[in-house]
Amino acid sequence: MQQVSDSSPSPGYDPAPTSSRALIVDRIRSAGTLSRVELTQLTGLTAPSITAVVRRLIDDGLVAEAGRGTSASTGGKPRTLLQIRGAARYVVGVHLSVDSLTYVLVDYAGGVVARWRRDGPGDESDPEEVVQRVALETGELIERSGVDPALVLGLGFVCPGPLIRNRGVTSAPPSMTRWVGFPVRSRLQERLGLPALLENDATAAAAGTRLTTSHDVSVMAALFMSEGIGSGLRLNGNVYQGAHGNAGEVGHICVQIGGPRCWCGGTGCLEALAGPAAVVAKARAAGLDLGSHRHSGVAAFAAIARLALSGDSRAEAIIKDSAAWMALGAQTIANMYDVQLLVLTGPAFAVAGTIYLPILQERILSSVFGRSVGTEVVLDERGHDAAALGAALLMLKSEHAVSA
Amino acid sequence: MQQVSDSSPSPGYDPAPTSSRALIVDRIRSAGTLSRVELTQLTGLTAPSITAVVRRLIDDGLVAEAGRGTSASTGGKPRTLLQIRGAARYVVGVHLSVDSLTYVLVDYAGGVVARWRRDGPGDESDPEEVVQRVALETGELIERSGVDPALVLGLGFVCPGPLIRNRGVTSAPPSMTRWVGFPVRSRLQERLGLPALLENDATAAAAGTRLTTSHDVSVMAALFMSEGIGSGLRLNGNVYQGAHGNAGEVGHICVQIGGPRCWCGGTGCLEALAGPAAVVAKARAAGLDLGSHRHSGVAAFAAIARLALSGDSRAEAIIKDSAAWMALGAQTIANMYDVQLLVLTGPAFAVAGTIYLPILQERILSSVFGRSVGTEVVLDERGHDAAALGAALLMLKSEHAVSA
DNA sequence: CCTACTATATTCACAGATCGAACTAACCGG
DNA sequence: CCGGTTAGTTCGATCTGTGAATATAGTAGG
Repeated sequence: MQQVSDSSPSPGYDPAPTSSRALIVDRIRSAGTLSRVELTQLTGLTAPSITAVVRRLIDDGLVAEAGRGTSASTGGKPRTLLQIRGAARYVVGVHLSVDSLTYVLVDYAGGVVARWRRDGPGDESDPEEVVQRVALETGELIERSGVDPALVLGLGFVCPGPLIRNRGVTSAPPSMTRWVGFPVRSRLQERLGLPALLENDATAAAAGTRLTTSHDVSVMAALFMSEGIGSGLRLNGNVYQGAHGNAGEVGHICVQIGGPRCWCGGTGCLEALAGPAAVVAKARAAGLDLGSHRHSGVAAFAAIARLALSGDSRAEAIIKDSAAWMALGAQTIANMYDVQLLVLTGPAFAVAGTIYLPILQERILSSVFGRSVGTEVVLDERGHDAAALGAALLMLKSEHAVSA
Repeated sequence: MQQVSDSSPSPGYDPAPTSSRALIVDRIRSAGTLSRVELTQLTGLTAPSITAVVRRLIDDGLVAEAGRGTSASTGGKPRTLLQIRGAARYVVGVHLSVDSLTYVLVDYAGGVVARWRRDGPGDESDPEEVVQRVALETGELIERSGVDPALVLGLGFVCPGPLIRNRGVTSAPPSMTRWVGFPVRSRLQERLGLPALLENDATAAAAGTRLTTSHDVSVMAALFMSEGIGSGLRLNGNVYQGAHGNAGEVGHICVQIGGPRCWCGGTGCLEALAGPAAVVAKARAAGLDLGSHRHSGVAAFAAIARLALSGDSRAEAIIKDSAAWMALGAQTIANMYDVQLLVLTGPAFAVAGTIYLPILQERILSSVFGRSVGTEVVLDERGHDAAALGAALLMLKSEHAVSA
């Protein structure tokens, strides 16, 4: 294989498929099912090449033919559809937050085989313990699913940023201080004996929406809300990561000069004004009854959202205030990234998304730049698992040497 | 040549070198002078390949050997340096603004052969007339420089966004209303009989800093201030353009809820608060003497900056107020793009840059994200020509078929 | 049922890029 | 002058992809 462009892996991106083999697998995966003719169009390769590559993929058991094509018969040979053989390989995606630890087992076709949510390690977690736990639980997950461990390609691990890619978490959220400088990726690899990949939650979530949305949206972003607020940019199926893996930190742009102090040291950060923690604090101050959700930011936030949805006007006002600030963040994303599509995702949007969506849509549409080009804003129904799923998909994509 | 990755040109980017030939030319150009060994490292190709490609480049007269390498002798054959033969090809870059029309003639090595600034077409300019004028003046520029017109590869044209790439200006600044929907690119091509390329000023300026800064800064952004405010993101020498060519519109992010109305329809836009027009308006309101600069935004702005630099405290306060807002924009760029380097460029920074620089630096450094990863902020001394230069360089890069 | 017709997929011979290994070239220091 | 060291080239092999022609599998019509 020739490597025309990236010998030194191009910084700023997750690996774009470089071999035709990987490219074809990638395209079939995101389309679900595809004929050879369509592949010629999508890849730019000629029919003979497609034939050759696909044959080897079939021989290797990675791809299978899946019946005849449907399309309206115009009087020719119908296309034979190709699909990824899901059972050929597997990857695991893990999303760590203070609240929860989410696992997904994803097959080679990108389908979710198993998902599993456990309580998070909580405040002040010891990274070494968490690594051990993740290794154990990953093993359990694989075993329970009855998947051959030899077929598991690797693990994608995702946590709140900021981080230094491929090295370790650098400056984690307030309650994860012990993670500063910890080399998660290599520790996980050692424990698991598997390739591992480290990504920040928002960026991974952007990758996670990949199979959700149609593939012809080539420039899109995810606005991610969990304990913190972040965003990710996806281009042609590749995720933009920035120089240090911290691109898309909308949570810490300043939206109010002289605004409240944020844990990051700044003032007037979007996260400090509109993040779940801020919403929960305001709700507490307003004396709202949050039930048993004392500690957990996202769970308490969800409780407030449920109150708002059930007609509590104080809860609604608080959430809508947050949404107004978030709308600024969304507008900033639209202006800076110039995307065709913005997806709201992450655990915090799982319940509250329907309140935020129209407010964000309205703001995006009311700016000239949004209006003239028609940026679409949608809600991801898989907000809870988006980050873990994205971690898994990134791992899938990073598997270049699809050796038999 | 195989096209592994981009058959359908990948949206969101200017063409990354796909052929080894283009890649090698590109690398030599940005390094100035390079040996074959260094090329093997930079491109990932093997020595034999480099030898072969370089031989053809030399045969075609595009590259020449340039003496022996300098490096401390460790007892081996010294490297033979390669450089681009500047005289092999040329490109023209044009930057249109209301105030001024800037031309640069750039040789194949990326060196500026001639630069030329004329008065801009002014308010309410007729695009058809401007195209005609640009075609004429481009011809004049080439003729005066004594360059063989047959060696001119094309013209890069740059104007304030927003625009629809490769089609026409869409929603130009207030005084360019007649440009809405005008197909500049194709009209220029027709008039000139040369390939043309359309880009927005800030994005081009990001490309224009390419030879200015060292090449190992692979993720950088430009904050561009002319009549408006914009920014551009550069990755590995490629410029990010967004889905519609309007990425980096920092000028129209909202930095003050309920702030002043902007021509774009929004409120509290950075440009409305801190742009040259706003600064000029404030200075007028304060009764500052702007000399003869009545109409021209950037020229009047420069006059205010000069007052500030010469100790006028009112002027200084006004500029520093603008700088405080701009710092928010800079911080947003740093957070969203996660760059290693931020360059301040554009005509408006040509005089005022030294006032803005420390204020922006301070804000970037005071945010954790900036501090922990060390985003550098510098001033481009070629602010005036950056956009035109960038236009030319983008055109140079887009020349793929380096046919003899 | 047989024959056009159409679109899909494959075969085969060939072009081109790149690679690995071995080799030549240039310079140093003793 | 001779080994040591690094730079660059030659050569045959490999691998990827191409173009032209061919085989395959359906529909539509007589």
